[in-house]
Amino acid sequence: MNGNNKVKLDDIAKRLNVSKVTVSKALRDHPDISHETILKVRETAEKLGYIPNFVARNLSSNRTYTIGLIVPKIAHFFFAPLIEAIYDAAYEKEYEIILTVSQEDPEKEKKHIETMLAMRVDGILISTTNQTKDKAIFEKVVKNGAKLVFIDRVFKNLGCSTISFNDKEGTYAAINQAINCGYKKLGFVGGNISLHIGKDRYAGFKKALGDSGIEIIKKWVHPGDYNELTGYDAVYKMHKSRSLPEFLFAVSYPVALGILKAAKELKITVPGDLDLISFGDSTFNQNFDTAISTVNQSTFQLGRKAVEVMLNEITSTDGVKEQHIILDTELIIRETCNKIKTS
Amino acid sequence: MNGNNKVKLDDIAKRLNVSKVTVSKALRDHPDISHETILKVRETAEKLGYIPNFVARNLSSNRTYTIGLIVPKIAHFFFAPLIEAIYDAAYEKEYEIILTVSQEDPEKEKKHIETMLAMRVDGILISTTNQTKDKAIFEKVVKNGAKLVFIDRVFKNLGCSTISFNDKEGTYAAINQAINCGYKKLGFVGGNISLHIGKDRYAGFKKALGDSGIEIIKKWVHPGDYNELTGYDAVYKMHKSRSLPEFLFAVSYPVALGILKAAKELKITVPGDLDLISFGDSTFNQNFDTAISTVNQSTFQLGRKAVEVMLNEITSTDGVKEQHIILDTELIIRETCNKIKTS
DNA sequence: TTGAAAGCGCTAACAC
DNA sequence: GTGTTAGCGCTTTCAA
Repeated sequence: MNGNNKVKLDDIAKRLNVSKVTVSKALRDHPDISHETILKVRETAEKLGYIPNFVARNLSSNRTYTIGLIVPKIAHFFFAPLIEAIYDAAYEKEYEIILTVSQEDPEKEKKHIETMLAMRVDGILISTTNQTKDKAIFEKVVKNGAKLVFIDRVFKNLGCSTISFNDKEGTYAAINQAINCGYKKLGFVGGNISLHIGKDRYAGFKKALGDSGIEIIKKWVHPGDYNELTGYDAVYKMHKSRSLPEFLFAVSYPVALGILKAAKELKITVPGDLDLISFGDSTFNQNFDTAISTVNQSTFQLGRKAVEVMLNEITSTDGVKEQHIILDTELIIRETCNKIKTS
Repeated sequence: MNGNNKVKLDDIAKRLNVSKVTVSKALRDHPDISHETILKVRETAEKLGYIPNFVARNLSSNRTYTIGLIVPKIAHFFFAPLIEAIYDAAYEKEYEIILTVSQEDPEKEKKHIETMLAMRVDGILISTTNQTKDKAIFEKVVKNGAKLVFIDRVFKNLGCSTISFNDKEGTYAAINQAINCGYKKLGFVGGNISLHIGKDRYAGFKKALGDSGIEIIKKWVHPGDYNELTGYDAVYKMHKSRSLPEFLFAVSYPVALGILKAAKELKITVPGDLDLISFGDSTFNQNFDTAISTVNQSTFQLGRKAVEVMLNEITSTDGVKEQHIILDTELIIRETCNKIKTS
């Protein structure tokens, strides 16, 4: 009884004195088959506890109804809800998601892509590591007939669709808010330029200062990673050299958390001594005593759109042109950086 | 160029004037094949950009090296790191994880199980919804030859292995801590009894009070869900009836968050007016101004163990006996419930 | 409306 | 060490 009594199409067919082709079609509601037969087939399939073999089905139909998803991290304020949004959207369309984590390691990322190709996913949704340089692997995906769509962390010049946020404009709005609060000493923490999101957010910072005629002071600009440590270290560094700005823009929510942590340890009050806005939000944010003001990204929207674009590419018979979709962000003012000077 | 030039075993075989069986074996480092041939095969496989077809491989070998994972939620303080731990452990063993979310919906859960069976996963790791009642589907899994292992939210009487935490003892320790702080008015919030984790945590609460001769007061016991709303509502309810206890045990971390949120709104200070310990931790916890003391569960350990047990069942040729593994929890005292009375 | 034949790309078993 | 044969369970023609 432990396992190998698997029912197959033929078993159902024999019971009903029809061919397995009929059964196969009936189970898939093929228009060929009469309603009556469909019902009979369904019934005995149910009775025998038939479970289709997708492996065999996929092999002969050369389709898997499966989308690969590669992210740098799972337990993460941004990626966790994004993953969930993608799962929900795919579920509605009856596609399976094959999720995989790169752990910010380009080698792993490459291996995962190859595995997914071997699994014959119909397409791959990817948010790259922050170190990914080798683009050859991405070309391989397309060459092998799978669709490739970049999300959030994006490469725009590979002929693939991309979906991302308006990083520059979002940051611009945040910095303007800070300027309107009367700050002249502004800093920027986190983000490397090898990723669009880092480059664009910094561009927004630069533009906002430029437009207000404020100079960028190097000692207040601390590029780096997108993690907590980056924020933490930056504050310690500036504190040590006794050169804290009035305001810091955190390139990501974890960076903001790191800033907060260091500030707490160094008895720097936020927003009193040091004010703060961060790109990216977390549901946990509202539980803090002083909730950070943030540039909000809708992971829900991104997830939906990602699946939509992917399915569009998968199902369209003639080649679709690549799309580059930019999602809006929203500046949410909470308990930091909220004192506008009305002068 | 868009896709259908896929290289297969035969293509490599022809180039080298060998049979495709040789190539197949060479690619899998089969001991049959000479080292020299293996090298040659590898080289031309690489050159031709060969990508194996796992679908075909799985069909003919009747194995997928794939483990299904079903959880109620992804973006969740407990499940997100657990999922990541499972992915990491599986990656090391060269197994793929097929993740799926039930969203606490038993119907979805059932559908996912059937899909996974159809995908011919080698086994399924599951943390059930908090509503799951119908056990027939679990029997179906075993009947179909897949292994089934329960994690955290567990059914113990189905002949399947389970891995869970010592919920009762963990709670017992927490309540004792509260009693040692001198509290006599103790409450319990969240958790339903249809889940072991709810039942067992409440049992720990009950036992600790019993052992100290303290009575359980009904108005301070608020069973329910494991989410934020449960904690939030409980506090509001007790506040309204002007009957707040001195101490509350939150059955989960989100419940604690809900308690905190309500307290903040009602100007009840924690831990001053109302003290608190929660089961389950979050990395965010340390970022709070008053970090909650918690009964800590190692999702890392659970994830590792889950994969270990599963692989053991999958790979053992003769049937393995079910195991019921209980993982230790750890009481971590932070900034709540930390004033022990030394009388 | 139904079915027979062929084959998806690979691996297992056995022969050479 | 290598190759031949058969077949995994299903779907896709195409003929009836």
